[in-house]
Amino acid sequence: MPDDLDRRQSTIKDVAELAGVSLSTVSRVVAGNYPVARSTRSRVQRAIEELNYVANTHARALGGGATRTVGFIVNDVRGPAFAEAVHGVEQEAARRGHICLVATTDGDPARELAAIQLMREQRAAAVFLIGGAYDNAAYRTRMADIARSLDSAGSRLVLCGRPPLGDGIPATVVEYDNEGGAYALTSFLVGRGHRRILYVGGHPDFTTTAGRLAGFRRALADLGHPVDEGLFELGLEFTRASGYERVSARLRGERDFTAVFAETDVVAGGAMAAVFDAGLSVPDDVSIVGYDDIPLATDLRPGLTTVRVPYEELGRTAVRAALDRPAGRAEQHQTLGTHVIIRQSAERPAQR
Amino acid sequence: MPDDLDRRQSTIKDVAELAGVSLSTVSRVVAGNYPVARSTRSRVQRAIEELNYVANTHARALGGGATRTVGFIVNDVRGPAFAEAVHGVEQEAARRGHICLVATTDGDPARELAAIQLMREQRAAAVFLIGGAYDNAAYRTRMADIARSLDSAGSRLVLCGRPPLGDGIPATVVEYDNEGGAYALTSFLVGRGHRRILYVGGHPDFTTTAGRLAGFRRALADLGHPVDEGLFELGLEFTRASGYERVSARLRGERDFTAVFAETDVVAGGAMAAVFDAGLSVPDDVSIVGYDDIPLATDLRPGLTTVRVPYEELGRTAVRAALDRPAGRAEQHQTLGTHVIIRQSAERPAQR
DNA sequence: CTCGTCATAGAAAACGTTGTCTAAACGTAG
DNA sequence: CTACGTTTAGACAACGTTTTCTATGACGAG
Repeated sequence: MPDDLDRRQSTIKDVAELAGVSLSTVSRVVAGNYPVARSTRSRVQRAIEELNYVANTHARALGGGATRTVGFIVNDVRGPAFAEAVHGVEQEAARRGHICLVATTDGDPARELAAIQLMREQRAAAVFLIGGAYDNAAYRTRMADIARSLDSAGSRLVLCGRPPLGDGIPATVVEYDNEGGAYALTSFLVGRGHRRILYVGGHPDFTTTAGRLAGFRRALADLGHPVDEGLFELGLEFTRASGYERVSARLRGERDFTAVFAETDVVAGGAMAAVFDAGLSVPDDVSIVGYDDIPLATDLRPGLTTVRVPYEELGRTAVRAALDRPAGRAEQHQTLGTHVIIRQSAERPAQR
Repeated sequence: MPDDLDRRQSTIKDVAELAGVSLSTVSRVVAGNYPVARSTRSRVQRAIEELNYVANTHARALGGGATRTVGFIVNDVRGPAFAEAVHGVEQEAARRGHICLVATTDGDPARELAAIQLMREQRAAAVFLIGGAYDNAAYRTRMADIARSLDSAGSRLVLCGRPPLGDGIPATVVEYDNEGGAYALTSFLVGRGHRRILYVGGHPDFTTTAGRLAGFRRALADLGHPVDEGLFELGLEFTRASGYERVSARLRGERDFTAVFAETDVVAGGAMAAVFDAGLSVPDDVSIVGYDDIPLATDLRPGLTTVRVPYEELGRTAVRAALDRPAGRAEQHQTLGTHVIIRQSAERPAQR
């Protein structure tokens, strides 16, 4: 007689004994992939019910091979944009009967590596890296190694919202058009009559910053306006506080710009507060635009003109691409479109 | 010679063969819990490096029993408040070398059940349910069953931000003081001179709503003010749009309130927009307060007076309580404090 | 009546680890 | 020189499934 007090899940063996059948039969009832007599089946089902049996994934994974688990790795789950992407991944994975492992890194490459290791141990079917990265030689070789490791284990590296690694690296890449969005948004500002635009963003090595910055510069160049290298505030963390500080500092001197291009909506929120606290008006004195179109953009007053990024779609697409990928192809790459959302935070500059 | 093209992770056996030692020795080098001669160890380590070996968690879990995995289940990862809690859980779990499984339910009890089943299959060391729930008899028996199932399998049900299930149910509960926060916030409004306060919130069966509503009512009662049953807008989804609609509708009639108690900051954001769009001012014409103190509360103008809820701490505390719990205790329960954060959205009502 | 053919059920071998038990060297104390 | 630790390493049985492969009745056709 088994001791009810000892802590363990009941196993297929317990079920088999209670139902008076063999292990195989129970397994077949659970899987439903083999004929089992009606009476036997119901007897087994009763036993399963009674013992509250659930199969042990680990035992299953050991035999079978294919694991219905995917992992995703993100800097910080609290970022509203990342949260959307995570949601997309989770939804689409769940639809395919996969369960998700999460890990956060706070942007630390060492923790990212450790997280990938953990997911390799878990034999995840795919590993999603969500969000930008600091791009340099070390990063590229590291990622290439990871991509090959995962590939040779039958898994898959998926880059979500960051650029591809190069030819021959077995990875799935789904990014969105950072440069195009920034180009369109900058063109919008120029069209409204702005010539001196303060760009407030991250470190130029960060892939997201690199893309948005490139679009900004290209738009000014195409439209025949010089770029004033003094009008860049770079190297920020993407926080409200950073945006507030940098813009406040700029406003304490002579105000030599009519618009602020904030690299994310969160930063734009800080920038807007800085303009207000300097006793100025948005958009009459200073126009402000952001990027990402998170819910905050709607709640700010005036509403924030920004670039819509389909983060949830990004997550969904990445899962589809990675899990339904045809056997042959090593590299995969697609880019999702972005577009400007016009609200009230950017208008024509007041005449001086 | 192994075929480099077939997709599989190398195993401990491959490493053992390459290093010319037994399986046991490799296992010991990896675990580091048993003496291995220096020369042997380095030979094994080289082989591990060479083959890019990582242990198979599933095989490990099968033997050992204890899994370093926890699961958490949440309505929606995109909610800023939930995201904080998730972050707390993830951080604290990672510190203990645990990895997290996520599932989202969109508030559907059936999906919640399915998610718990999956986590039971994964032999998660604990399962965290984050956020409120619709409380009724079915819910309680369901939860009690789940709690006992998990407990008897050596796992643990953890309720995070919802009330305890009752005596004798083996579960860990970490909640925060919904009622106290609402009491304090209501008292604040009354102290500022408000007598007619519109309460805008969820369904009264939802545990979060129940708590906040109770605090609201108790404060009015204690301060000797009658509760006008006409001043409740209940049954909302917790979205900006719901808040906007309900408050807009109220403002189209005679304005018979001087303040709005919004049950969450997100709803408060919608309420504030509704007041503005009606051509009125916050706080001069209508004061508004929220609940949760998410980042949005800072970004709104005027800044939102609200109740600070320590969501991240909630997550951390829950992990600590669940994972470090002493062997004996079946029930655990603690409540975290909340406090009012005063910003600019609630002031004295204008004299009529 | 006998011989396939079904339908159903059991036996047993994987799967990749860990841990326990055993064994072989090699020193060293008596 | 023997006896006995010590150190190090191997063999092997779990762990809980799935998946062949094999076995047993029952039943219909010849």
